[in-house]
Order: sequence, then structure tokens, then C-alpha cells
Amino acid sequence: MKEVWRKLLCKNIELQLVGTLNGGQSFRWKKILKDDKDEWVGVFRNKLWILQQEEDYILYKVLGGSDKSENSEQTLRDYFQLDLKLEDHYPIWSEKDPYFKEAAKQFYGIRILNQEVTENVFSFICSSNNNISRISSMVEKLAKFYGKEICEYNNEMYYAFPEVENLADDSVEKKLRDNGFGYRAKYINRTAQIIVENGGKKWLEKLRNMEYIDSKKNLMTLTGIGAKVADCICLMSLGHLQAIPVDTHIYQIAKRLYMPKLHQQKTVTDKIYNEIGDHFRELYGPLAGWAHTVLFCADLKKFQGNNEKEDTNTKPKKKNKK
DNA sequence: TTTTGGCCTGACGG
DNA sequence: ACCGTCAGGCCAA
Repeated sequence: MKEVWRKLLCKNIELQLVGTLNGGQSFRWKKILKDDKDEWVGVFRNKLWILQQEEDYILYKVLGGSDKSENSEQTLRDYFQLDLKLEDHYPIWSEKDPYFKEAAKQFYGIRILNQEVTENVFSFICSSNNNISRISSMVEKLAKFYGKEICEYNNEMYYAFPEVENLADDSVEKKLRDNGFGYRAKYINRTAQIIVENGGKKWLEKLRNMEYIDSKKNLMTLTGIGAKVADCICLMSLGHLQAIPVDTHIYQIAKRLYMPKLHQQKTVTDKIYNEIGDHFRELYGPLAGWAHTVLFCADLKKFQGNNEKEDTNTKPKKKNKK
């Protein structure tokens, strides 16, 4: 069953894989080197996807699916929301904001992924007070413990993200706590139970058709979901592209560049949180969440200091201990 | 309404 | 070796 590469026409200014898949939106993608090429390997919509970035197109393979009737190109286009043309929007955002314009030079082709809401909810409950590498390992554990096997690739097994029902069992909290989830174990288990009581995945999907603010309020009734996590979910899996998740990065950026009056402000109160969001919504308009993500990526990369070579403008990190 | 600690864990620097 | 701090917050008081 040798799968062949398929081609999705798409210029790299419309989609930059590294910035989009490695920018803290999804925690399930990783870059591997295979046959001397960079491949992005990740799971979504219950399948394993392998992607390669070329100049004017994306090469892709889908593994672990049985029905051939499905239109995988359409699934991919939907995941990356390719109908929205960045070519139309980057110039507008650049005109409104010189800092955006500067960030956009390196961070072109940054897309908001249209993620599955269940995965998004539980991934971002894991994200609180946490760092990306640990969040990733926690999400992998959720999939491995409670998700279905998809297939093996490159000597590794990949798993679908679990159904809510499987995270709602009473045994889940202890298992997760024993596996290093800390206080988030309870939030995950309890939130799964509440969602099931509310009607399961369907309840989550209904949030897409509500107004942004109502959708957010509903999410915040779940345990472990405050304003920031709710905004992440609104933006990344419910189509509310005006949502602005204000995390510490965005808070620092806002303070430094956009809202100097916050200079003395120590903590992010609800009021300040909303002011920051409103500021960016007024600046960028109805797709503010998308635009802000470009700023976020630029800031994130500065501190992460990239994985390999192309890391020129940050101080060298000595990391090769063994 | 706003502000403060406490919470799990692991990596890092002094 | 050991401690304080930080990492994409949330919650209860």
C-alpha cells in the first residue's frame, strides 16, 4: 500500500508550514527529516497527514484512512482555511500597523488552523501555566491513552485525538495525575463530564453558530477554561476570528508597543484583558485574531530560538549537553 | 469589581 | 546540590 505524494497548489506566501504548524496553535505536528527532506507529520480529522513545503505547492500524503471517496484536498484546504487569501489581507493589516508590516516580512503565510474543537478544548486546558514542549507531550499522552490507533509511520504509532466520552470516565483524573498532568488532570476529566452532560461534541459544535461573546461565555463555564483559553478555542476551532487570546506574550507586546499606559500595570485583570482585545479589534477589524497571531508568532520565535540553522538574530544557545 | 496566592511539573540559571 | 523563577492561566477567597 505505497501511498503516492499528491500536490496541492498553494504559494508559500499563502501558507508557510513552519510558522503555522510550529506556532503554538496545534501541539500535534512535528518536523522530521526523511529521505533528506523536511516533512511535517501530524494528526487531524482522524488521519495521519504528511506534508512537504515546496515553492508553489504543498506535497501531501494521507495515511490511515480506508475510504477513498473522501476528498482529501478539500479536507486540507478546509483545515488551512485556504479560501481566505492572505494576499488580500496582509497589505491591509500592514497599512494599519507598521509593527505588523515589519513582522510580516519574516512571518508571511501564517494561517489560523481550523482545528477540531474537542482537541482544541483539551489541548488548551493543558496549556495553562505551562510550556510548549510539555503541553505537546501531554496532548500526545491523551491521544495514546484514550485515542484510536491510526497507523504507524517512520517506526512510530500515531493516534487519533480521543472522543469526549473517553475522557469523561471517573478513572481519568487519577491516570492523568499519575502521568504528570498536575492540577490539570481534574480540569480535563471534569470538563469532559460537563460536555457529555450538555450533549457531547454536538454541544461544542453549536458554539460555532453563536455570537463570539456567547460562545466564549459558554466555554468559560467549563473547568480550567478562563478568558484566554476560551479565546483560543473561539479563534482556532469555532471560526470566531475576532477573538484575541491575551497571553503573557501578547500582554508584553501590547504594553511595549501599543498601549504604553499599561506600563506600570503588574497583572492582567479582566478589564485590562478586554481593553487589549478591543484595542487590536479596533486596529485590525473583524479578522483581528488572525492578524494578532502573526505578531504572536514573531514574538514567540524570538524567545524559542528556532530548532536549527536559520536562527541568526538571537543569541546562540548552548544546548548540546548530551 | 479587582487583586492575591496556590496549584503540578520540569527546565534553566545563578 | 540547591533554590528561585518561569513557562502561552485558572480558581477561590
